[in-house]
Amino acid sequence: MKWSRQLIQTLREVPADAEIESHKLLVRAGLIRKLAAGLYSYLPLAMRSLKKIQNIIREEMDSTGAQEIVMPILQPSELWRTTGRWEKMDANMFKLKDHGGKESALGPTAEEEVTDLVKGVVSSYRQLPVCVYQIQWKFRDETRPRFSLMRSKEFLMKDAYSFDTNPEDADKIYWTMYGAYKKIFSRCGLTAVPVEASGGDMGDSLTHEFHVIADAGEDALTWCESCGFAANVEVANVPEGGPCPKCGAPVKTKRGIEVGQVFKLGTKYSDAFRAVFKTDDLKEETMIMGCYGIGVSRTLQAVIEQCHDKDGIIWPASVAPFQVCICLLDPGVPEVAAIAGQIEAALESQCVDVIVDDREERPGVKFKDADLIGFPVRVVVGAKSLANGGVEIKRRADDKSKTQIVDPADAVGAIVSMLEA
RNA sequence: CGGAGCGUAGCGCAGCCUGGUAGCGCGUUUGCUUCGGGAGCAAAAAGUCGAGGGUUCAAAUCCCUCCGCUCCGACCA
Repeated sequence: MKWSRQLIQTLREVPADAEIESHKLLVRAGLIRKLAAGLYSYLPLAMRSLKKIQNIIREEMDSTGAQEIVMPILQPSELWRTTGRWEKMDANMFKLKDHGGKESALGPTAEEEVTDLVKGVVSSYRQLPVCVYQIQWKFRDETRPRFSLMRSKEFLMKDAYSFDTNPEDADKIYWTMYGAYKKIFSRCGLTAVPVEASGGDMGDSLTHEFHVIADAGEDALTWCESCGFAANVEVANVPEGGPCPKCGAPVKTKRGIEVGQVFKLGTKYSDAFRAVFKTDDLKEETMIMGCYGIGVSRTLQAVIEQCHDKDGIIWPASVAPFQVCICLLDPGVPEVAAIAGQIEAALESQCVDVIVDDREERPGVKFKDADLIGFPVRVVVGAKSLANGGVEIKRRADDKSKTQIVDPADAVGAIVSMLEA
Protein backbone atom coordinates (compact mmCIF):
# COMPACT_ATOMS: atom_id res chain seq x y z
CA MET A 1 0.00 0.00 0.00
CA LYS A 2 1.38 3.36 -1.03
CA TRP A 3 0.99 6.17 1.49
CA SER A 4 0.77 8.77 -1.27
CA ARG A 5 -2.51 7.22 -2.46
CA GLN A 6 -4.11 6.91 0.98
CA LEU A 7 -6.57 9.38 2.47
CA ILE A 8 -4.36 10.32 5.39
CA GLN A 9 -3.95 13.85 6.70
CA THR A 10 -2.04 14.29 9.93
CA LEU A 11 -2.15 17.52 11.91
CA ARG A 12 0.73 19.23 13.62
CA GLU A 13 -1.48 21.23 15.89
CA VAL A 14 -3.82 19.94 18.56
CA PRO A 15 -7.51 20.32 17.70
CA ALA A 16 -9.07 23.03 19.86
CA ASP A 17 -12.05 20.97 20.97
CA ALA A 18 -10.11 17.91 22.14
CA GLU A 19 -9.52 17.50 25.84
CA ILE A 20 -8.07 14.03 26.41
CA GLU A 21 -5.04 12.49 24.73
CA SER A 22 -6.88 9.77 22.82
CA HIS A 23 -9.25 12.32 21.31
CA LYS A 24 -6.36 14.56 20.29
CA LEU A 25 -4.54 11.62 18.72
CA LEU A 26 -7.60 10.27 16.91
CA VAL A 27 -7.86 13.61 15.13
CA ARG A 28 -4.15 14.45 14.79
CA ALA A 29 -3.27 11.04 13.36
CA GLY A 30 -6.06 11.34 10.81
CA LEU A 31 -8.39 8.61 12.09
CA ILE A 32 -11.60 10.57 12.60
CA ARG A 33 -13.23 13.89 11.77
CA LYS A 34 -16.12 15.50 13.58
CA LEU A 35 -19.35 16.22 11.77
CA ALA A 36 -21.25 17.58 14.77
CA ALA A 37 -21.33 17.01 18.52
CA GLY A 38 -21.19 13.26 19.12
CA LEU A 39 -21.08 12.45 15.39
CA TYR A 40 -17.82 11.36 13.77
CA SER A 41 -16.68 10.09 10.41
CA TYR A 42 -14.21 7.22 10.42
CA LEU A 43 -11.38 7.65 7.92
CA PRO A 44 -9.49 4.72 6.36
CA LEU A 45 -6.93 4.35 9.16
CA ALA A 46 -9.70 4.12 11.75
CA MET A 47 -11.67 1.67 9.62
CA ARG A 48 -8.70 -0.66 9.36
CA SER A 49 -8.34 -0.80 13.15
CA LEU A 50 -12.07 -1.01 13.71
CA LYS A 51 -12.30 -4.00 11.37
CA LYS A 52 -9.51 -5.75 13.22
CA ILE A 53 -11.26 -5.23 16.54
CA GLN A 54 -14.48 -6.54 15.00
CA ASN A 55 -12.73 -9.62 13.68
CA ILE A 56 -11.25 -10.41 17.08
CA ILE A 57 -14.72 -10.09 18.56
CA ARG A 58 -16.20 -12.32 15.85
CA GLU A 59 -13.59 -15.02 16.37
CA GLU A 60 -14.08 -15.12 20.11
CA MET A 61 -17.87 -14.95 19.92
CA ASP A 62 -17.99 -17.65 17.27
CA SER A 63 -15.77 -19.87 19.39
CA THR A 64 -18.34 -19.72 22.20
CA GLY A 65 -20.94 -21.02 19.76
CA ALA A 66 -22.69 -17.66 19.40
CA GLN A 67 -24.00 -16.97 15.90
CA GLU A 68 -23.79 -13.69 14.05
CA ILE A 69 -26.97 -12.03 12.83
CA VAL A 70 -27.94 -8.49 11.98
CA MET A 71 -31.17 -6.76 12.90
CA PRO A 72 -32.64 -3.46 11.68
CA ILE A 73 -31.45 -0.23 13.25
CA LEU A 74 -34.91 1.24 12.75
CA GLN A 75 -37.17 -0.35 15.35
CA PRO A 76 -40.98 0.07 15.47
CA SER A 77 -42.37 1.65 18.63
CA GLU A 78 -44.60 -1.37 19.39
CA LEU A 79 -41.54 -3.38 20.38
CA TRP A 80 -40.63 -0.79 22.97
CA ARG A 81 -44.16 -0.33 24.22
CA THR A 82 -44.28 -4.06 24.95
CA THR A 83 -41.77 -3.59 27.75
CA GLY A 84 -42.73 -0.06 28.68
CA ARG A 85 -39.36 1.29 27.64
CA TRP A 86 -40.83 3.53 24.90
CA GLU A 87 -41.69 5.98 27.66
CA LYS A 88 -39.06 4.99 30.17
CA MET A 89 -36.11 5.55 27.80
CA ASP A 90 -37.71 8.47 26.01
CA ALA A 91 -34.95 10.94 26.87
CA ASN A 92 -32.27 8.70 25.40
CA MET A 93 -33.92 7.58 22.18
CA PHE A 94 -33.98 9.14 18.75
CA LYS A 95 -37.62 8.80 17.74
CA LEU A 96 -39.11 9.51 14.36
CA LYS A 97 -42.24 9.06 12.29
CA ASP A 98 -42.62 7.79 8.73
CA HIS A 99 -44.94 9.31 6.13
CA GLY A 100 -47.90 7.45 7.54
CA GLY A 101 -47.22 8.68 11.05
CA LYS A 102 -45.88 5.33 12.26
CA GLU A 103 -43.43 5.79 15.12
CA SER A 104 -40.03 4.15 15.26
CA ALA A 105 -36.73 4.65 17.04
CA LEU A 106 -33.12 4.33 16.01
CA GLY A 107 -32.07 1.42 18.17
CA PRO A 108 -30.12 2.32 21.31
CA THR A 109 -29.98 -1.44 22.11
CA ALA A 110 -31.93 -4.48 20.95
CA GLU A 111 -33.35 -6.61 23.78
CA GLU A 112 -36.92 -6.12 22.52
CA GLU A 113 -36.01 -6.69 18.89
CA VAL A 114 -34.04 -9.87 19.52
CA THR A 115 -36.61 -11.31 21.91
CA ASP A 116 -39.31 -10.78 19.31
CA LEU A 117 -37.06 -12.39 16.70
CA VAL A 118 -36.15 -15.47 18.71
CA LYS A 119 -39.70 -15.91 19.94
CA GLY A 120 -40.79 -16.26 16.32
CA VAL A 121 -38.07 -18.74 15.41
CA VAL A 122 -37.80 -20.91 18.51
CA SER A 123 -40.66 -22.95 19.88
CA SER A 124 -39.03 -26.09 21.27
CA TYR A 125 -36.47 -26.89 23.94
CA ARG A 126 -34.68 -28.76 21.14
CA GLN A 127 -33.71 -25.39 19.63
CA LEU A 128 -32.20 -24.14 22.88
CA PRO A 129 -29.90 -22.91 24.16
CA VAL A 130 -29.08 -20.34 21.53
CA CYS A 131 -26.91 -17.25 21.57
CA VAL A 132 -26.91 -14.66 18.79
CA TYR A 133 -24.92 -11.49 18.31
CA GLN A 134 -24.60 -8.59 15.94
CA ILE A 135 -22.16 -5.77 15.35
CA GLN A 136 -24.39 -2.84 14.56
CA TRP A 137 -24.55 0.93 14.84
CA LYS A 138 -26.46 2.13 17.87
CA PHE A 139 -28.00 5.52 18.56
CA ARG A 140 -28.45 7.31 21.85
CA ASP A 141 -29.61 10.85 22.31
CA GLU A 142 -26.83 11.74 24.72
CA THR A 143 -27.43 15.04 26.47
CA ARG A 144 -23.73 15.50 26.67
CA PRO A 145 -21.57 13.72 24.10
CA ARG A 146 -17.95 13.69 25.26
CA PHE A 147 -14.40 12.92 24.25
CA SER A 148 -15.28 11.95 20.66
CA LEU A 149 -15.81 8.19 20.38
CA MET A 150 -15.99 7.73 24.14
CA ARG A 151 -19.55 8.98 24.41
CA SER A 152 -21.13 9.70 21.07
CA LYS A 153 -24.64 9.77 19.71
CA GLU A 154 -23.88 7.10 17.12
CA PHE A 155 -21.51 4.25 17.92
CA LEU A 156 -20.63 0.72 16.91
CA MET A 157 -21.64 -1.94 19.39
CA LYS A 158 -21.43 -5.69 19.57
CA ASP A 159 -24.53 -6.95 21.32
CA ALA A 160 -25.11 -10.62 22.09
CA TYR A 161 -28.21 -12.25 23.55
CA SER A 162 -28.53 -15.71 25.06
CA PHE A 163 -31.67 -17.78 25.48
CA ASP A 164 -31.70 -20.76 27.82
CA THR A 165 -34.15 -23.28 29.20
CA ASN A 166 -32.92 -23.22 32.79
CA PRO A 167 -31.01 -21.01 35.24
CA GLU A 168 -27.99 -23.32 35.34
CA ASP A 169 -27.40 -23.05 31.60
CA ALA A 170 -28.04 -19.31 31.73
CA ASP A 171 -25.41 -19.05 34.41
CA LYS A 172 -22.99 -21.08 32.32
CA ILE A 173 -23.29 -18.89 29.24
CA TYR A 174 -22.88 -15.80 31.41
CA TRP A 175 -19.48 -17.00 32.57
CA THR A 176 -18.58 -18.22 29.10
CA MET A 177 -19.16 -14.68 27.82
CA TYR A 178 -17.25 -13.27 30.77
CA GLY A 179 -14.29 -15.42 29.74
CA ALA A 180 -14.64 -14.51 26.07
CA TYR A 181 -14.59 -10.82 26.98
CA LYS A 182 -11.34 -11.21 28.86
CA LYS A 183 -9.81 -12.82 25.76
CA ILE A 184 -11.21 -10.19 23.41
CA PHE A 185 -9.82 -7.25 25.33
CA SER A 186 -6.53 -8.97 25.92
CA ARG A 187 -6.18 -9.72 22.20
CA CYS A 188 -6.88 -6.04 21.49
CA GLY A 189 -3.84 -5.22 23.61
CA LEU A 190 -5.95 -3.83 26.43
CA THR A 191 -5.75 -4.33 30.14
CA ALA A 192 -9.46 -4.49 30.94
CA VAL A 193 -10.72 -5.59 34.31
CA PRO A 194 -14.17 -6.95 35.21
CA VAL A 195 -15.86 -5.06 38.02
CA GLU A 196 -19.15 -5.62 39.81
CA ALA A 197 -21.79 -3.22 38.57
CA SER A 198 -25.42 -2.27 38.74
CA GLY A 199 -27.93 -3.31 36.12
CA GLY A 200 -29.71 -0.02 35.69
CA ASP A 201 -32.91 -0.57 33.75
CA MET A 202 -31.61 -3.68 32.05
CA GLY A 203 -32.67 -6.49 34.32
CA ASP A 204 -31.88 -8.18 37.59
CA SER A 205 -28.94 -8.84 39.69
CA LEU A 206 -25.70 -10.19 38.37
CA THR A 207 -23.69 -7.98 36.07
CA HIS A 208 -20.09 -7.13 35.44
CA GLU A 209 -18.62 -4.22 33.56
CA PHE A 210 -15.23 -4.45 31.86
CA HIS A 211 -13.16 -1.36 32.44
CA VAL A 212 -9.98 -0.01 30.96
CA ILE A 213 -8.29 1.82 33.81
CA ALA A 214 -7.61 5.40 32.72
CA ASP A 215 -7.77 8.80 34.38
CA ALA A 216 -9.91 10.00 31.48
CA GLY A 217 -12.52 7.31 32.22
CA GLU A 218 -16.04 8.43 33.02
CA ASP A 219 -16.71 5.86 35.75
CA ALA A 220 -15.36 5.80 39.27
CA LEU A 221 -14.35 2.40 40.62
CA THR A 222 -13.71 1.09 44.09
CA TRP A 223 -10.56 -0.96 43.99
CA CYS A 224 -8.97 -3.31 46.52
CA GLU A 225 -5.41 -4.34 45.82
CA SER A 226 -5.36 -6.67 48.75
CA CYS A 227 -8.13 -9.12 47.69
CA GLY A 228 -8.78 -8.06 44.10
CA PHE A 229 -12.30 -6.78 44.74
CA ALA A 230 -13.35 -4.19 42.16
CA ALA A 231 -16.72 -2.53 41.72
CA ASN A 232 -18.36 0.47 40.16
CA VAL A 233 -19.01 3.05 42.88
CA GLU A 234 -22.67 2.69 41.94
CA VAL A 235 -22.69 -0.61 43.84
CA ALA A 236 -19.83 -0.20 46.33
CA ASN A 237 -19.38 3.42 47.20
CA VAL A 238 -16.54 3.16 49.67
CA PRO A 239 -14.41 6.28 50.10
CA GLU A 240 -10.70 6.05 49.32
CA GLY A 241 -8.89 4.51 52.28
CA GLY A 242 -12.26 3.00 53.43
CA PRO A 243 -12.55 -0.67 54.37
CA CYS A 244 -13.01 -3.15 51.51
CA PRO A 245 -16.46 -4.79 51.68
CA LYS A 246 -14.81 -8.17 51.01
CA CYS A 247 -11.63 -8.18 53.09
CA GLY A 248 -11.57 -4.98 55.14
CA ALA A 249 -8.29 -3.65 53.72
CA PRO A 250 -8.18 0.02 52.70
CA VAL A 251 -9.47 0.53 49.15
CA LYS A 252 -8.39 2.84 46.36
CA THR A 253 -10.53 4.76 43.90
CA LYS A 254 -9.71 4.51 40.21
CA ARG A 255 -11.33 5.70 37.05
CA GLY A 256 -12.27 3.47 34.15
CA ILE A 257 -13.57 3.45 30.59
CA GLU A 258 -16.41 0.94 30.34
CA VAL A 259 -15.74 -1.09 27.20
CA GLY A 260 -18.11 -3.97 27.86
CA GLN A 261 -20.79 -5.30 30.14
CA VAL A 262 -22.40 -8.68 30.71
CA PHE A 263 -25.93 -9.00 32.18
CA LYS A 264 -28.18 -11.72 33.42
CA LEU A 265 -31.58 -10.60 32.25
CA GLY A 266 -33.65 -13.45 33.63
CA THR A 267 -37.15 -13.37 32.15
CA LYS A 268 -37.75 -9.63 32.10
CA TYR A 269 -37.96 -9.46 28.32
CA SER A 270 -39.11 -13.00 27.58
CA ASP A 271 -42.05 -12.51 29.98
CA ALA A 272 -43.04 -9.28 28.28
CA PHE A 273 -42.93 -10.90 24.83
CA ARG A 274 -44.18 -14.30 26.04
CA ALA A 275 -41.07 -15.87 24.56
CA VAL A 276 -41.77 -19.46 25.58
CA PHE A 277 -40.74 -22.93 24.48
CA LYS A 278 -42.22 -26.42 24.76
CA THR A 279 -40.48 -28.78 27.21
CA ASP A 280 -40.02 -32.47 26.62
CA ASP A 281 -43.06 -33.14 28.79
CA LEU A 282 -45.21 -30.78 26.69
CA LYS A 283 -45.24 -27.95 29.17
CA GLU A 284 -44.63 -24.32 28.24
CA GLU A 285 -41.78 -22.42 29.89
CA THR A 286 -40.27 -18.96 29.56
CA MET A 287 -36.82 -18.53 28.06
CA ILE A 288 -34.10 -17.22 30.37
CA MET A 289 -32.05 -14.47 28.81
CA GLY A 290 -28.71 -12.75 29.12
CA CYS A 291 -27.18 -9.91 27.16
CA TYR A 292 -23.57 -9.00 26.52
CA GLY A 293 -22.36 -5.75 25.02
CA ILE A 294 -19.05 -4.38 23.80
CA GLY A 295 -18.58 -0.79 22.72
CA VAL A 296 -16.54 -1.43 19.59
CA SER A 297 -15.83 2.17 18.62
CA ARG A 298 -15.23 3.04 22.26
CA THR A 299 -12.76 0.17 22.47
CA LEU A 300 -10.84 1.72 19.59
CA GLN A 301 -10.43 4.90 21.60
CA ALA A 302 -9.65 3.02 24.82
CA VAL A 303 -6.72 1.33 23.06
CA ILE A 304 -5.32 4.74 22.15
CA GLU A 305 -5.97 6.13 25.61
CA GLN A 306 -4.04 3.24 27.12
CA CYS A 307 -1.33 2.94 24.44
CA HIS A 308 0.35 6.24 23.60
CA ASP A 309 3.29 8.42 24.49
CA LYS A 310 4.26 12.05 23.87
CA ASP A 311 4.94 11.34 20.19
CA GLY A 312 1.75 9.54 19.33
CA ILE A 313 -0.13 6.25 19.36
CA ILE A 314 1.61 2.96 20.13
CA TRP A 315 -0.68 0.44 18.46
CA PRO A 316 -0.75 -3.15 19.64
CA ALA A 317 0.12 -5.17 16.52
CA SER A 318 -3.26 -6.96 16.61
CA VAL A 319 -5.31 -3.82 15.97
CA ALA A 320 -2.86 -1.46 14.27
CA PRO A 321 -4.15 0.04 11.01
CA PHE A 322 -0.91 -1.18 9.43
CA GLN A 323 1.55 -3.41 11.24
CA VAL A 324 4.56 -2.09 9.39
CA CYS A 325 5.47 1.27 7.90
CA ILE A 326 8.33 1.39 5.44
CA CYS A 327 9.81 4.88 5.43
CA LEU A 328 11.20 5.17 1.93
CA LEU A 329 13.61 8.07 2.32
CA ASP A 330 14.80 8.36 -1.24
CA PRO A 331 11.80 7.48 -3.38
CA GLY A 332 13.50 9.00 -6.41
CA VAL A 333 16.48 6.60 -6.31
CA PRO A 334 15.44 3.49 -8.26
CA GLU A 335 17.62 0.98 -6.40
CA VAL A 336 16.37 2.20 -3.02
CA ALA A 337 12.73 2.15 -4.13
CA ALA A 338 13.21 -1.33 -5.55
CA ILE A 339 14.42 -2.70 -2.22
CA ALA A 340 11.47 -1.12 -0.42
CA GLY A 341 9.16 -2.66 -3.01
CA GLN A 342 10.68 -6.11 -2.53
CA ILE A 343 10.26 -5.96 1.25
CA GLU A 344 6.70 -4.69 0.82
CA ALA A 345 5.79 -7.56 -1.49
CA ALA A 346 7.44 -10.17 0.72
CA LEU A 347 5.58 -8.90 3.80
CA GLU A 348 2.29 -8.84 1.96
CA SER A 349 2.83 -12.42 0.83
CA GLN A 350 3.03 -13.29 4.52
CA CYS A 351 -0.22 -11.40 5.24
CA VAL A 352 1.52 -8.55 7.06
CA ASP A 353 -0.22 -5.18 6.63
CA VAL A 354 2.35 -2.77 5.31
CA ILE A 355 2.26 0.82 4.14
CA VAL A 356 5.14 2.38 2.21
CA ASP A 357 5.69 6.05 2.86
CA ASP A 358 6.59 6.99 -0.70
CA ARG A 359 5.69 10.67 -0.31
CA GLU A 360 8.02 13.40 -1.49
CA GLU A 361 8.69 14.53 2.05
CA ARG A 362 11.80 15.06 4.08
CA PRO A 363 12.86 12.27 6.44
CA GLY A 364 11.88 14.19 9.57
CA VAL A 365 8.29 14.52 8.40
CA LYS A 366 8.07 10.77 7.72
CA PHE A 367 9.53 9.87 11.11
CA LYS A 368 7.18 12.22 12.94
CA ASP A 369 4.15 10.90 11.10
CA ALA A 370 5.17 7.27 11.64
CA ASP A 371 5.48 7.94 15.37
CA LEU A 372 2.23 9.88 15.48
CA ILE A 373 0.15 7.20 13.79
CA GLY A 374 2.15 4.65 15.73
CA PHE A 375 2.83 1.71 13.42
CA PRO A 376 4.20 -1.15 15.56
CA VAL A 377 7.28 -1.64 13.36
CA ARG A 378 9.07 1.00 11.33
CA VAL A 379 11.44 0.10 8.55
CA VAL A 380 13.75 2.74 7.15
CA VAL A 381 15.01 2.20 3.62
CA GLY A 382 17.24 4.94 2.25
CA ALA A 383 20.47 5.55 0.44
CA LYS A 384 22.13 6.21 3.76
CA SER A 385 20.78 3.07 5.46
CA LEU A 386 21.93 0.95 2.53
CA ALA A 387 25.37 2.54 2.72
CA ASN A 388 25.37 1.60 6.40
CA GLY A 389 24.77 -2.04 5.56
CA GLY A 390 21.05 -2.47 4.95
CA VAL A 391 17.68 -1.36 6.25
CA GLU A 392 16.77 -0.18 9.72
CA ILE A 393 14.00 -1.79 11.69
CA LYS A 394 12.63 -0.58 14.97
CA ARG A 395 9.68 -1.21 17.24
CA ARG A 396 7.55 1.84 17.93
CA ALA A 397 7.41 0.93 21.61
CA ASP A 398 11.20 0.99 21.96
CA ASP A 399 13.50 3.97 22.07
CA LYS A 400 15.91 4.89 19.29
CA SER A 401 18.76 2.85 20.70
CA LYS A 402 16.87 -0.32 19.80
CA THR A 403 17.15 0.25 16.06
CA GLN A 404 18.58 -2.74 14.20
CA ILE A 405 20.36 -2.63 10.87
CA VAL A 406 19.81 -5.77 8.82
CA ASP A 407 20.59 -6.93 5.33
CA PRO A 408 17.59 -6.40 3.05
CA ALA A 409 17.47 -10.15 2.41
CA ASP A 410 16.97 -10.78 6.12
CA ALA A 411 14.56 -7.90 6.73
CA VAL A 412 11.29 -9.80 6.40
CA GLY A 413 12.28 -12.45 8.91
CA ALA A 414 13.46 -9.82 11.37
CA ILE A 415 10.27 -7.79 10.96
CA VAL A 416 8.00 -10.78 11.44
CA SER A 417 9.79 -11.89 14.58
CA MET A 418 9.64 -8.32 15.87
CA LEU A 419 5.87 -8.29 15.33
CA GLU A 420 5.52 -11.56 17.19
CA ALA A 421 7.63 -10.37 20.12
C1' C B 1 -31.36 20.17 31.35
C1' G B 2 -28.46 23.99 34.99
C1' G B 3 -23.55 26.81 35.18
C1' A B 4 -19.18 28.74 32.50
C1' G B 5 -16.41 29.71 28.04
C1' C B 6 -15.87 29.99 22.77
C1' G B 7 -17.58 30.68 17.18
C1' U B 8 -12.78 35.02 12.03
C1' A B 9 -9.48 30.47 5.37
C1' G B 10 -8.99 23.01 5.80
C1' C B 11 -6.48 23.38 11.15
C1' G B 12 -4.57 26.70 15.31
C1' C B 13 -5.19 31.83 16.41
C1' A B 14 -4.80 37.66 16.50
C1' G B 15 -7.99 41.79 15.47
C1' C B 16 -13.36 43.42 18.91
C1' C B 17 -12.40 47.11 24.61
C1' U B 18 -11.71 52.49 21.52
C1' G B 19 -16.53 51.04 14.47
C1' G B 20 -13.17 53.04 8.98
C1' U B 21 -9.55 48.31 2.82
C1' A B 22 -9.60 40.84 6.40
C1' G B 23 -4.52 39.52 9.25
C1' C B 24 -0.68 35.81 11.29
C1' G B 25 1.18 30.60 11.87
C1' C B 26 0.39 25.54 10.07
C1' G B 27 -1.48 23.01 5.88
C1' U B 28 -2.38 23.39 0.27
C1' U B 29 -0.36 24.90 -5.02
C1' U B 30 4.12 26.62 -8.10
C1' G B 31 9.47 27.55 -8.58
C1' C B 32 14.55 27.42 -6.69
C1' U B 33 17.88 25.70 -2.91
C1' U B 34 17.83 21.79 0.64
C1' C B 35 17.35 16.52 2.25
C1' G B 36 18.23 11.15 8.69
C1' G B 37 13.63 13.75 13.48
C1' G B 38 7.86 18.34 11.42
C1' A B 39 13.77 22.88 6.11
C1' G B 40 14.80 28.03 3.81
C1' C B 41 13.58 31.75 0.24
C1' A B 42 10.08 33.63 -3.37
C1' A B 43 5.20 33.63 -5.30
C1' A B 44 -0.07 32.01 -5.22
C1' A B 45 -4.98 30.19 -4.12
C1' A B 46 -8.39 29.95 -0.31
C1' G B 47 -13.11 34.09 4.04
C1' U B 48 -21.06 35.27 3.03
C1' C B 49 -15.78 37.12 10.21
C1' G B 50 -21.85 31.11 12.96
C1' A B 51 -27.10 33.12 11.32
C1' G B 52 -30.90 36.85 11.38
C1' G B 53 -32.32 41.61 12.86
C1' G B 54 -31.04 46.58 14.90
C1' U B 55 -27.92 51.25 15.65
C1' U B 56 -24.62 54.09 12.27
C1' C B 57 -22.44 57.68 6.62
C1' A B 58 -19.86 53.02 7.80
C1' A B 59 -20.24 46.83 11.82
C1' A B 60 -15.76 41.07 12.51
C1' U B 61 -15.98 45.18 16.21
C1' C B 62 -21.73 48.18 19.51
C1' C B 63 -27.11 46.23 20.81
C1' C B 64 -31.05 42.19 20.48
C1' U B 65 -32.58 37.23 19.13
C1' C B 66 -31.40 32.53 17.50
C1' C B 67 -27.97 28.53 16.21
C1' G B 68 -23.53 25.76 16.91
C1' C B 69 -19.18 23.91 19.72
C1' U B 70 -16.30 22.82 24.36
C1' C B 71 -15.78 22.18 29.61
C1' C B 72 -18.06 21.37 34.84
C1' G B 73 -22.54 19.28 36.95
C1' A B 74 -27.19 16.33 36.51
C1' C B 75 -28.47 12.20 33.34
C1' C B 76 -26.41 7.67 31.07
C1' A B 77 -30.69 1.27 28.30
